[in-house]
Amino acid sequence: MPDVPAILDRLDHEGYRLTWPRRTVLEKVVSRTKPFTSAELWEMIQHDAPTIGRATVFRTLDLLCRMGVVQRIHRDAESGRCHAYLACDERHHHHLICSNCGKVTDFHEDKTLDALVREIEQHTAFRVQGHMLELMGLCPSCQGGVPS
Amino acid sequence: MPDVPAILDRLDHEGYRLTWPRRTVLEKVVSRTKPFTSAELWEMIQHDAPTIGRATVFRTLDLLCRMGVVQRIHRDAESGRCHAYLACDERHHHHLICSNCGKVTDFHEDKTLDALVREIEQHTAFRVQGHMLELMGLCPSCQGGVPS
DNA sequence: TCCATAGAGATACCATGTATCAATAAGGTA
DNA sequence: TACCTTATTGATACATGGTATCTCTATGGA
Repeated sequence: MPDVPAILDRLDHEGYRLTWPRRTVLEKVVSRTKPFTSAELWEMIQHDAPTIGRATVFRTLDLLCRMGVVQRIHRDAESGRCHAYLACDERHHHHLICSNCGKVTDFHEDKTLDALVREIEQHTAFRVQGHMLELMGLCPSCQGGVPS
Repeated sequence: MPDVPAILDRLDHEGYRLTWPRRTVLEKVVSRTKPFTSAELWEMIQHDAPTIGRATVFRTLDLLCRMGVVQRIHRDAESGRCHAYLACDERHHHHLICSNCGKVTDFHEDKTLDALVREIEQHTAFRVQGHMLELMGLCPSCQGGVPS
């Protein structure tokens, strides 16, 4: 749950102007706790602040991605639609996305992931520089009825 | 390295017609050992078989994805461009992509990955159903000069 | 050889971004 | 407070990647 004033402060410190469209888009973005597409965001903006242009929405989204306030996530890997966005806290971490309700949980299993990367480096002789890991599953409240 | 006749057999068994455009696209696809974009493939096709339509290329690509002969991969996670394709063998596995030359190596570190998934399940109470993991790095031959 | 129909090419369309450009408004300064 | 520089805006056009539709062709079974 990122907080708006802190982000505005950062923008200010980095020389960005604190404009009304930016504040508005930022507020909409952080108010969403689940992944959203650019189209969904644009629809919200059009409804609540119809004078803001589409390009501005994309520009702000891009800015927030570069600042680490928003991450692009990859879902529906097998279909055409691929991008969604998600407001999240800074620093590197991964997402676990509920395939039923969309709830997102972060995780940081760094030790096991590092072990995995080291194993892969040994087996392949690659030098691993980065990775992308996303998990899909059922959150606790969506598991009812299917005990197994 | 998937082999064309075997894939054609599978298509045939599954009731698909073995048409010349399909064969042609399939051959082009499996002849590439590195990730390629739809635009690159379309360019190759236009050059070598200019009567094949763009829609057919996408349709065939989609069919091959559904059959598991081709996978969509996600690179340049932080930029707009996201999709590329890669001909690869069946069954679930992951890719390690050289960020310098594009060389792709598969890996199957299933045990460690399973351990990671189990840890995550314990910590988050999610039930994990699927995952997407891609690694970027330098292949052995692109590591020269940067010892560290 | 014939025939039903899956698949083809052409074309228009859609979705997601990006580039361009003149007009506007932040926010530092006099 | 008024002024000025320039980052940012909205509008518009464009680029890219993929899909829908529609008519015609040609695959492959009878």
